[in-house]
Amino acid sequence: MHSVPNPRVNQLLAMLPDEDYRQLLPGLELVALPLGQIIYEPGVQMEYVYFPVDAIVSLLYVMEDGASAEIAVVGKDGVVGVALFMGGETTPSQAVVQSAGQAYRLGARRLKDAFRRVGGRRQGVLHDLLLRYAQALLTQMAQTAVCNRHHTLDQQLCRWLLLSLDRLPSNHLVMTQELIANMLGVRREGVTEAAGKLQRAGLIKYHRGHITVLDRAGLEARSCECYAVVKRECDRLVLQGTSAKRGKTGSPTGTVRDGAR
Amino acid sequence: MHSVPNPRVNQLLAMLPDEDYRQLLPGLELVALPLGQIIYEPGVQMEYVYFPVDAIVSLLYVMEDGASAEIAVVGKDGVVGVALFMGGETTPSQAVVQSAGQAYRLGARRLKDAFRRVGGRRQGVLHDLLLRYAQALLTQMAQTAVCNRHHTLDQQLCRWLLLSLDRLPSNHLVMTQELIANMLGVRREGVTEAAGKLQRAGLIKYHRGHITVLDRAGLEARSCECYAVVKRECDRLVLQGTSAKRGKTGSPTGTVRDGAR
DNA sequence: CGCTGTATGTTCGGTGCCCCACACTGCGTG
DNA sequence: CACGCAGTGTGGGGCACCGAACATACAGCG
Repeated sequence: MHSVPNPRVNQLLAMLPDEDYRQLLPGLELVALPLGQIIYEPGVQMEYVYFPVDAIVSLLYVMEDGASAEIAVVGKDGVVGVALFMGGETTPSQAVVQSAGQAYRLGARRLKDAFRRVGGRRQGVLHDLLLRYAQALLTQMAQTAVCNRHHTLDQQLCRWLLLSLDRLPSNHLVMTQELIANMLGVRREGVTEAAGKLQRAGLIKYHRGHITVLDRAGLEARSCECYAVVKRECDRLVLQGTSAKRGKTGSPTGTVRDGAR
Repeated sequence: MHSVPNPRVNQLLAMLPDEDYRQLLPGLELVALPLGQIIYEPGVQMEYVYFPVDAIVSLLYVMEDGASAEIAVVGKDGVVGVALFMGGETTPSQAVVQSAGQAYRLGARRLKDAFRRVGGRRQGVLHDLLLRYAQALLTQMAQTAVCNRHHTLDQQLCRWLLLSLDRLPSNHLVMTQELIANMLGVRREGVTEAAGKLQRAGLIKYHRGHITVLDRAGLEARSCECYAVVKRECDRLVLQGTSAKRGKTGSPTGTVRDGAR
């Protein structure tokens, strides 16, 4: 249960060449991230970046009137706290643990040193990797904006479940409908209805805060194109380095459907 | 009319120390950006980055069914083509000239060289500046997502007008309601109605594709908090370097109202 | 075993925006 | 000057989601 996981379960750490990884290793510290923990608050200086292993962290903006909306989600595919190496130090948004788990954290000082280190044989591999991840995050936020504008709650719920699923080790997530509603920025009742449809269709099964995904392909078919776009871009930017494509949209890369509508 | 503008009207170029600026100067090329010109297409390798002088460029995502939504707007405050230095080379979104004007462009190769150049006396000023701008863009996208989720078309129109206004030299913009609708991802009729309200309230005056803002403060009062957040964050990140604040939300910096609701 | 709180299900009126259709009006052009 | 069209105004019907209130059911705990 509480065994020590390999830091390189995190995809960013996994992508580092051994040499760069070994330089980082002494600074990495395993921490538990319980559900609901706030990793950073808007406007407050961050002390660490977090490389999740099996936890999921939501970046969300809380408005003056208390309403909230998720703008991106980070799991083993990325790192929480990009503002530290982007140079802003803080953001107007908040980071909250959406699914409990573990992460490796790295002190701000150590991160920045490693980020800026250009010397040595290798030419800022970590630097480039983190920037590509930041671009993936940019894409995710953009797509969230589009999705919020144009797509139905049903579609958005599918997208959200898939994004979460991709970042978890199993097909089971611990998550009440109330929490999902907060993330999506909708009413709880709306989620109840949308989730009910999915359950009746046999795609998921849920019970008092536990959701099990039964038919992943079915979710993909019901989801909007947003999930596919984000997934493809994440894979391209983080897992494959750059590989710029020529020609509109290029060919799909992920495990995602393309023709479905 | 077509005189040669100072590149340093662009705020990013203006923030560079003289030495860094002079190194960039030979590569800068003045180009006209006519309304509607597409600066880059989704998935296609970019050749240049653009530093707008008085043009405004919209980053927007066009969906499979042709519907679109603006995810950020770039003017003299920034640069079009962050994917070039972020390392992704391409993005799933499109960049379109929303308001005609001029920009200085810089070849991809030269930009990347300057971005990576760490040697010399100065330590990557351009590098840090561009990354801080990228974070500002991140914030703008996040806020667009929030705004799309929670705010009315009336509020969003105000936000949009203000964002455009900040990037223009006068209080007059050339823009049909049809175009605005495309940017906001809503129906043209919706914009007609919202704009009508603003005109009846005496905040703006418009006629056949020409909009004049009469009461800027009034727009700010009717807008949602999203405009203020984006504005403050842009100023903080680009104009002031970092200056991390401690404590929630910090003190407002921009020219924006804070108490209004 | 009953109490209590959390999680989920259901209903109803209201509203913001969509879709569709059409009417009006300046302005430029032949 | 008539025509055409781009830009704008208006209306009806519909749908998705909101807000609020309430019903049910399961889980843990004393």
